Amino acid sequence: MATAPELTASQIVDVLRARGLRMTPQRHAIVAEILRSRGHISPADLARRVQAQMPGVNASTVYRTLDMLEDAGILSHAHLEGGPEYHRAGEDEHVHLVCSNCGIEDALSLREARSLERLIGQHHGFRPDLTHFAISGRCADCA
Amino acid sequence: MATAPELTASQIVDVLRARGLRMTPQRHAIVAEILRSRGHISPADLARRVQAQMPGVNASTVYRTLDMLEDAGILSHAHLEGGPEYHRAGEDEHVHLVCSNCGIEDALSLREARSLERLIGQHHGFRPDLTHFAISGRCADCA
DNA sequence: GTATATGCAAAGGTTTTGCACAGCC
DNA sequence: GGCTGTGCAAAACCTTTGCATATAC
Repeated sequence: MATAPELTASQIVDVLRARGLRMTPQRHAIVAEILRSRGHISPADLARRVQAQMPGVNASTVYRTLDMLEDAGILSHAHLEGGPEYHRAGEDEHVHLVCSNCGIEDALSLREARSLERLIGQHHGFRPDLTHFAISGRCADCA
Repeated sequence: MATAPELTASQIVDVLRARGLRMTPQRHAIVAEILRSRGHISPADLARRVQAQMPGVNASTVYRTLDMLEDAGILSHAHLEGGPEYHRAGEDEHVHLVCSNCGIEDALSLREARSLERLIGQHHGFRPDLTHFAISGRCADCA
C-alpha cells in the first residue's frame, strides 16, 4: 500500500491560498481535528469535537468548511452504514469492509481493489471507485 | 440473472399471517406502492407517495412498516448516494452502479457479482454482500 | 375480546440557509 | 478597505418515540 502524502497543515494553507481562500482559526481547528482522527469522521462528530476544543465554533462553519475542503481536493467522503464520513484525500485511500454483524472494520488496499475495479470495468466500461461506498458483509468470525 | 420470485400482495399477507402480523389498509397501500416502483425507494419518498394516494397515513406508520417488512424478510435496503432505499428482497437483487457524474444507474447481476465476492473473500475470509452498498464510479460516457 | 397497529404530537438529530457582523489579506 | 468567513437564529428535513385510540383477527 502506497504511503500517504501526509498533507501538513501548512501545505493545506498553501492549497487554500492558491485558491484565494483564507486560513482562519476555526478552519485550523477543523483541519487539525481531521488530521488527528487518522481514520474517518462524520460531520456531526467532527462538529462536536471541534466545539469541545474551541467553544463557539458553529456547526454551520464545520459543514461549510467540509464542503470547501472537499472542493479543494483536500478531503473526500465515503458512505458507511451510519452515513457520510470524511477523511483526507490521497494515496492512503482504501476500501472499507464493514461486518454487518459485529461492526468490525477491515480494509482492502488500493492495490487489492484495483483488480476488482478492473473486473467491474469489463461491465459496460464502468469505472468504479470502490472507496466511495463501504462494502458490507460478514467478517471471518461472524460468517 | 435469475427471475424474481415476484412476491404478490397475497403472498405477503401469508408471510405476515404466519408471523401473527396483520394486514391493514395502510400496509396494503405501502406494499402496493413499493411493488409499483419496481426499483428502490427512500422512506421519505415512499411516505409522500402513500400519503398522496391515501391521505391520513402517518409517516411513522410507513417507517414502522418498512422495519417490519424488512424483519419479515420481504424487503431489504441498500445505501445509495442519497441514503437508504428499500426494495423487494429476493433473487432479483443486484449490485447498484451509480455514475458520480451524471447519476445514471446501472447494475451487476448477482451472478456477475459472485466472482467479485469470491475475490474479496480471499481477504481474511470476509464474505461481502455487494448489494448492500452501491458502487460509485464513472459510466462509460462520463469516464 | 385482545393483541396488534395507527394516529397524533412531540422530540431529537442533522444539515441548510439568510443575513449582519467580524476579521483575514 | 474589500471580500471572505463566521455566528446566530431559524427553518427544513428525516426519523423516532410514547401514549391513547382504533381495529384486524
